[in-house]
Amino acid sequence: MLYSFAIEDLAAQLERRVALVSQLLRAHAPRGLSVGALLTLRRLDADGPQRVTDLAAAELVAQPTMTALVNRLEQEGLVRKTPHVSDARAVQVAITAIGRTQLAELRAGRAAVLQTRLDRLDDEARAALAAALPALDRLIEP
Amino acid sequence: MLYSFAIEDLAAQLERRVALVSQLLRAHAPRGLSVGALLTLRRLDADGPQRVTDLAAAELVAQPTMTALVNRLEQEGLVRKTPHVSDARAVQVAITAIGRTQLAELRAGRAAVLQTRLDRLDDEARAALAAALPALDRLIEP
DNA sequence: GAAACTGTATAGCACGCCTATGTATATCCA
DNA sequence: TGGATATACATAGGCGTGCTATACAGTTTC
Repeated sequence: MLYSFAIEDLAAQLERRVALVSQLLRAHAPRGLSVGALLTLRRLDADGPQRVTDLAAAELVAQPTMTALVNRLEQEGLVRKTPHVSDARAVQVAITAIGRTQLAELRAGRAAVLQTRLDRLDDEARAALAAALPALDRLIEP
Repeated sequence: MLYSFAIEDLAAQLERRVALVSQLLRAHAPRGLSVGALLTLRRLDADGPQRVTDLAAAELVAQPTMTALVNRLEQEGLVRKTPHVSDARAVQVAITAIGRTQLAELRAGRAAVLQTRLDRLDDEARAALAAALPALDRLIEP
């Protein structure tokens, strides 16, 4: 059973579940910020202040998309833009304390959606999901 | 190791990977239709013709959202709208042959993104992902 | 020092989501 | 049976999220 998937079939099966879980989260998690905003805030939190172009590259969006997102986040006080120290063209984007709070709430809200569903699973299913996390990390890395 | 996750931690860890895989797919899969369109086409393919409101409910979006999506899909020839047989207010939405072709291409394109990454994994990691599929299904079911 | 490159902002567009509203049809109940 | 209520979909308006193209200022290269 475990080895019955061809790689391309595994890819399709996985893609499908990811799409469905995403849909679930979109629909049921508290609405606040988008996934893109969440991922961006999390990156700023984890990696520290960065330029717009670096954020755009890391989050796999076009620069103007990131400019717009950063501006919105700034308006909501979740990030702060400051002139870059050594490049007059650039700005440095940093998460604020409010941003950190919001990030934590966002993540908790989304996790809660999955948690109520995980509560219904048996230990074996949960263990299988836990065991897949390192593999998912490998899948994600560049 | 496998049992070291509290449920809420597992929820958060899983949510994060799902977000990242989604991001990856968005950025690297061929651009054509959205995830929502993909899921909707797939539902029509799997379950047969349906009303707009039923589609909206199933795909977890508001009715006007689904109306707009169906209209766009119709314009591209991917679905066909016909008057409902027994309810003059309703329309029936069905996938067309072109829609089926497009659906298959879409899915293949997205799966290919994951496949190239799965190719880099060892058998153990792939097995872990395969083993997690039934648990993901359980997570997704209503 | 000029050309080429880089960083960000701005413009314009389409799509994807929402809520609110309008119109037609169907159902319910006195 | 007829009026009240509910349902199905379309339309309107708004905002966010993505893109490409372009503009302008600053930096690097030769």
